[in-house]
Amino acid sequence: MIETFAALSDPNRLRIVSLLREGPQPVGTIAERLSLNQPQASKHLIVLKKARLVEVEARAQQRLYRLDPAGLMAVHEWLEPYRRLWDARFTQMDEVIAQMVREETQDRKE
Amino acid sequence: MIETFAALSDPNRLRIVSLLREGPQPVGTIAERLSLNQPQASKHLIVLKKARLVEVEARAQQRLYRLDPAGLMAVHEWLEPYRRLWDARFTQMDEVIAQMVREETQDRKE
DNA sequence: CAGGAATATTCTTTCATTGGAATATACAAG
DNA sequence: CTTGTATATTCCAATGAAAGAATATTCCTG
Repeated sequence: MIETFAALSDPNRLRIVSLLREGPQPVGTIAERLSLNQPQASKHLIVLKKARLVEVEARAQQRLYRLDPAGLMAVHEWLEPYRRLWDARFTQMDEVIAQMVREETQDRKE
Repeated sequence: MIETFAALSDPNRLRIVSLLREGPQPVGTIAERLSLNQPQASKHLIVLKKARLVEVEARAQQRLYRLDPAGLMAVHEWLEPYRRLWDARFTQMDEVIAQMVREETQDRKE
């Protein structure tokens, strides 16, 4: 998880991830569109790959990078226990549970 | 966004955020429970506060830190454009759209 | 198998981050 | 207004990440 967040905490890597929403791209295109030197692009992509945020497909001497759901899903799942902090659905659920507790308490008195 | 991910890319800060799921805690307790020196705990908490991942309430000489929904919600929203990569609901929606496109094409032929 | 194209790796320098130790600040109690 | 408690701040050393330049690797083409 730390590796994932670390990968996402660099401006250029965040731009790469965002760019790849358009679809798979070779390293050269990524470098060009983001005004990066080719070695920097390669290095950033490798960091993203280790974090499972991108995956790569070899096409001849090209490397086609695309988004990898695994890393992004990991972020989603990490967020899960915190979702109740802002998600209205959990507030409703909490109320339902509170009501059940009240009813349970009521049962005991009877 | 980068500040948020950077804040979450440190092991001890991640442990602090996780610990605060139990509820608000003063700095001393956080430091003790995570075996951190008090200054380190303070420093990490300040980083988390700048990223709006925690908020603080002063109670006498104590500082009560709690989770701040803002930073976590920011992560949730950043994730939004990527959700279709793994969320089955988007797959269904994509199918519905594909069907609509097919029907539209059909209309043109008639 | 020589040449060229696309990408990866290595090396170096620079800059930011982390932890530890010491110290400073804020506040409550007496 | 002094003391004790809780937290923040500063300084320093060590570690790690990022960019740039140069070079190496891989693979297609002829």
